[in-house]
Amino acid sequence: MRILSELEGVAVGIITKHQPCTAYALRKELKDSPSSHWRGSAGAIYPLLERLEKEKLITTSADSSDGRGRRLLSVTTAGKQALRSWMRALNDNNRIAEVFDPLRTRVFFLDSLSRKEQLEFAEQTLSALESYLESTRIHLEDRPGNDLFGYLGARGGTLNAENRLEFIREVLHHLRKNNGGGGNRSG
Amino acid sequence: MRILSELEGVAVGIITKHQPCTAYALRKELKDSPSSHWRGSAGAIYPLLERLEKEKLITTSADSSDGRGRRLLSVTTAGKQALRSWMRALNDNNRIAEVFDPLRTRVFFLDSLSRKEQLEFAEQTLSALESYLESTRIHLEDRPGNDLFGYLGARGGTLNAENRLEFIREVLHHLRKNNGGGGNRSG
DNA sequence: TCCATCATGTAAACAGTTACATGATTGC
DNA sequence: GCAATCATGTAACTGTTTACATGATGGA
Repeated sequence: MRILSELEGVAVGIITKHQPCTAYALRKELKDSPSSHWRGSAGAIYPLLERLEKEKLITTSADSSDGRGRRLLSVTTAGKQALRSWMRALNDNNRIAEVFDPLRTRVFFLDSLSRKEQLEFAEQTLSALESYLESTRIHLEDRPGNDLFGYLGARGGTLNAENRLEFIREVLHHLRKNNGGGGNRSG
Repeated sequence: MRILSELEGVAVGIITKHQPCTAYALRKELKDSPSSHWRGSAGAIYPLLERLEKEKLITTSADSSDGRGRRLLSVTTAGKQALRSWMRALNDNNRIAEVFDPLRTRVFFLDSLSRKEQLEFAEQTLSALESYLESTRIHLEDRPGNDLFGYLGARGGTLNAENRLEFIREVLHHLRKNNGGGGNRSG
């Protein structure tokens, strides 16, 4: 059995938690997640679910009581197995380094901004991160108390936001310290 | 002018730092980055560079002294401008939340593993993260001392690795505390 | 001379986005 | 009755990956 892609793994994981649930609910969870990367777009989710169903990792059953043609998703035993393989593939394939942070990426290229723009960039990012951190905290508090791993995952989001805030503060500190040098003067 | 995609922004940023440089050097920097998401694959980079050249954000000049048909890349004034717009788009478009971490993603679904597998997962991840952290530290030390933003970007990678290590330790702590409950017994 | 690295590129496949399209249900 | 949300899906496009393909250079 092939290893699931990231989005497929997440999808099977979410369905496992909420089954039986609709594709719409799955999309909503992806969209509403404070730190997300995926849009939960219909064009990604529906073909993905078709794929998973064809491979018998999920089953769908039509809900005849619903006029909207609602279909309820559940994970099969093979699907649970695939989820476990996907979990383990993180360490088996050394994918631990596959992180992505659009802020850190940009810090490498701060040189391309004028000094004034650098400070603006850092200050705006700082304030955006402060509200983002707050949203991860709200998300964390709004969870049901009995779901340890849901809590830990969300807790990871908050820890990460705190870490990035600390990082941008460090950047700002360096920018203010070097108050004469650096920076492109073309701004 | 359209806003550059993430990989395009990174590419223009790297070329700006090293110009004039070859596409190969750009690909190498992407491949060798300790925390990367992008493979620097030929099929991504060459079409991307064609695109940027067509839009006059970069120029290429053939190096006639090189038998391999080496082409040297440089960023134009319009390219520098595009890089600045891309930098600012982080805050203008509220993309600060677009982070991705395959470890955190999986923690949400630890429930799908048996208790033994959960511990294995966390312990293996912990040790993988320890060596990853070490590699980010080496990367940080190996930088030229005069490049502040290169230093800060790499420093962000180390901070992030430390943060994730702290996170997995917290997860492990919870797993060990709850030593009877939780976990799928089907392992 | 051989091998690792430098150097460029193409083709097929796959994944994900935006935009479009339709219709039912629920609460005000 | 109207609007927000629930619910499913398709089409065109874009970007990225893997695999393939070729050849030059430099050092042991």
